Order: sequence, then structure tokens, then C-alpha cells
Amino acid sequence: MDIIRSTPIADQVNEVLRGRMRDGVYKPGERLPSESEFSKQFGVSRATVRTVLARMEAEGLILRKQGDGTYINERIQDVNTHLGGLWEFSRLIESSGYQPSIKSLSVESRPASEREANELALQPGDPVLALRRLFYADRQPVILASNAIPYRFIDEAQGPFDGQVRIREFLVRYCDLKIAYAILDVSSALVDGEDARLLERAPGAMMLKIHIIFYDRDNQPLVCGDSYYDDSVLRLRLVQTWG
Amino acid sequence: MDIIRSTPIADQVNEVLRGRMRDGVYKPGERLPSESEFSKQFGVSRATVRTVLARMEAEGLILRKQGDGTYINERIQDVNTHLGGLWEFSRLIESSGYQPSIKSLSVESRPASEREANELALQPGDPVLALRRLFYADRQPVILASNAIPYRFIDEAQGPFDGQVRIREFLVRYCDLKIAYAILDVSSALVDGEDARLLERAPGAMMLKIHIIFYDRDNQPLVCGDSYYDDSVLRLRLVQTWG
DNA sequence: AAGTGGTCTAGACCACGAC
DNA sequence: TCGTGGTCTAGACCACTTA
Repeated sequence: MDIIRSTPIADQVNEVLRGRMRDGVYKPGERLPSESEFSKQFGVSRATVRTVLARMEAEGLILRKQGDGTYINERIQDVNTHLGGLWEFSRLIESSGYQPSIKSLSVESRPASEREANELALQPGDPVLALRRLFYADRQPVILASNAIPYRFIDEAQGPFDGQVRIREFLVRYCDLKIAYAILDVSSALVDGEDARLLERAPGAMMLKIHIIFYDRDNQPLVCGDSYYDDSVLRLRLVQTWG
Repeated sequence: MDIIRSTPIADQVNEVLRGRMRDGVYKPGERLPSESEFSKQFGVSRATVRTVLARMEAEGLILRKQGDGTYINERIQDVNTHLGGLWEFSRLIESSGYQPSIKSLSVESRPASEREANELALQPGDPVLALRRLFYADRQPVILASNAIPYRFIDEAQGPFDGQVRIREFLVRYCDLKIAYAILDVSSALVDGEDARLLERAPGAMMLKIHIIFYDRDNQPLVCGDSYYDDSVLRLRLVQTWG
């Protein structure tokens, strides 16, 4: 591997190891080289190797056993996601084996609802940019997402808005903002009327509803939104690990 | 603080800091002492302090800002859970402000269904211990959980079985097994008949369904199960963070 | 006994934010 | 400029598994 300064060494090692796992250099269920072996191989300290392995362990990709070794978790290989899957819809659709695409239904500026104002720390009636988007798995609509962003965040010089872009990228490109964390509420819900029609489901169909608010490092709310998620097509599969 | 060997220093520091947050020594939104300050204060290396803070950051409890400082995230204080909330039902109910209790509906040995056999790496018909439990928030039933454990895991000398115990503790006490990770599928579902009656909901009520399989470090499946979760009473609120 | 991951230290340098 | 968190190193010792 070529070590380049400027991007953290740990990230580079991370990429190389994930690449080797993808390419089958290390096979599912197999035992990996030891930490000191990696340390020699990459010319980095064992501590650095360990931060990389800790990250992979937290995602369930590997299993480490004291006194024994580190093994690739063959059950996580294909599909499964981290919590991120709950909202990184494109990646989720992709990992379920479909071709993801986004259709922008509407991009408009309007006054914030009371709930939006409350969640985004605005006054009711302050302008927000409202995005309404439909996510497709291959040709089938599977997720209907509605988001609101305080209009004052938006640098209009960057326009026109591309409604097909992911929220995270949207915030970077048009607002120069970075998400630090999100709070999600998961519930079940019925879809009706226009929503059902867009999702090509019968009125009264059961779906998962995900309400989400994104915040930045300064604890400023950036975006809020509701998504309806067709769990008859997409599986919502999560991994939970412990120390 | 009294430093005791035998439990890791990082865990002890962790406990002390969480205690101070609970007790209001550090208040929501407030800036914490610097890493080197903690390092001096506890007489441990900065690296140790950092592993503790990293853990808290991953749970969304604190926000760290380079060049500035570390702040307590006031939005996470009260209720919110980590992914663990999806299945550590007692803790979830508690954090929603209710008194949790568990009623054991049935504890029986029976042959594994085809699906169970598949998920637990058994032959169909191999015996499993089937637990059926109802979780209450105060006096209201909110979660109906059905789990199956391969019977060969169970050390009968430890019996009789206590159906009111949590799965994690059950595995430790009766099977000497430790959970390493779990894979969950979240979907929406209707409850009917007996299930609806137990949950005191009308037949055809909408609920969240959580299917889960637990594994140990050797990637051996330990338990599988289905849970119905009344999201009209309990909120399922998750936190997602990024590096 | 040898090798593995788990914990911890002391110290270095860097990037960034506030003053 | 100074203090903060972010990254990395080299080395030590321990606990555990396997042979």
C-alpha cells in the first residue's frame, strides 16, 4: 500500500483491509493475520491497527477472540447495514441488491409548520426549503421522503437545487454544513391517498415510518423529515454489537 | 475516585464520568474539562481518557470539537437509547419513564420449527426451549416476545427456569453463554387473535415487529425470536453518530 | 510455552478554534 | 499565540487460548 500523509493512516489501512475482504484475499470465516503482523506489514504501530480493527468489530465485520485471533464474520458479508441504513436510503437499496435511483417530486420554499419550527429551532412561518423525493429500487418505488431545511442555511449562489442528491451531500454543497448525528423515531404507519399512489400501494397499506432530525457538532438542528418505507420490498436489517 | 485494578481503568473512568453527568456535576450543554485535565485528575494517560470519551461520543452523549472542547449533548440526556433499545426491552421501557415488568406466559420444550432449525443451525425437530413473555410498562402490556433456544445449550442443574429474567441473563445463568452480537429485522405487522388479546389491542392493530437472532463470539446462533412492539405507547428512538 | 488480543503509558506532532 | 482535540508511535505488561 502507498501511505499518503494528509488522509489519516488509520483510514488508509481501513480501506486496504476492506478492499482485501471484498476481493476475497481474506475469505468469510477465515482467520486474519495477527495485529503485530499487520503492524509490520503496513509499517504502522499496533495501536493504529487496533483502532481500525475496533471500527470493524463495532460494525460486526469481524470477531476478535483473546488468546486466539481475529475472524471475518461470514454472516455480515452481503447485505447488512449499520444503523446508517435507516436513512442512507440509496446505500440501503443498493445493499439489498437493487439499483437505486431518486426522483425529485418537488423542491419549494414555504413557511415552516409548527412542528418543523419546533424541531428546527425556528419561528413558525420562517421559510424552509421543502424537498419531497421518491426512492426507487430498480423500477419500483420503495421510499417516500419529505425533508425540510431552514432557508437561511442555503447559499443561493450554489443553485439550482438538485433534488436527486442525497441529504448529506445537499447540506455540504448548498449549505456548507456537516451532519454530526441524528435522532430517529421508528414506527409503523398506514399510507393513504397521494402517498399510497406514489408508492404504488393500495390505500391503507402498512409501512414503516421513520422520523429523523439531523444535527451538527454545534447541536444546531439542520434538517427534519418523515420517510415512509415499504418493508414488503426492502428489508430493514440491523447489526448490534457489544464490547 | 478509587482506582481498583482488575476492572479496566477505562471502565472505571467511564463510570465516574457518567455518574458526574447524572448527578449534575457537569450540566447539559456545558463544556467538560480538557482531556489533559482529566488525565491529570484521574492519574491516567490521555489515551485512556480518549477511549472513554470516544465511547461516549459514539453514543451521542458528548460532542467534541477540535480546537475548542468537549460538550455534553443536552438532547440525549433523558430518554434516548442506542440500538440496544431495540431489544433490551426492560431498559427501553424504563427509559420511556415507565416501570417495566415481565410476565412469563409459557416456558416449554418443543421441537424446532423449520425456520427455527434453519436460524439456529439445528435439524428440524431438534428440541428447543420456547419462551413466551409479555412486557409491561406500568400496568399496560406493550411488548410480546417469543424466543427459542436450542435445548442442548441448557444446563438443567441450574433450573427451574425463571421466565421473568432477561434473555442475556438467562443465557449466562442457564447456558453459560455470552452474546457477542445480534442481527435484527424490523418491519410493520398486524396483530390478531390471541396476540392482540394479550396486548390488549383491537384485532388488526398495527405494530412494529422485530425479528432477532443472537450469536456468540464463535458465530454460533444462540437464540432467535419475534417480538411485537406497541409503538402507540413506546417510542422507538435511536441515535446515529458519525466519526 | 508461545502467540494472540486487551490494556495502559508517556510522549510527540498536527490541525483547528478562540482570543 | 495558546489551548484544544486528532493522530500516531514504541514499548510494556496482562489474560487468554492453543498446543
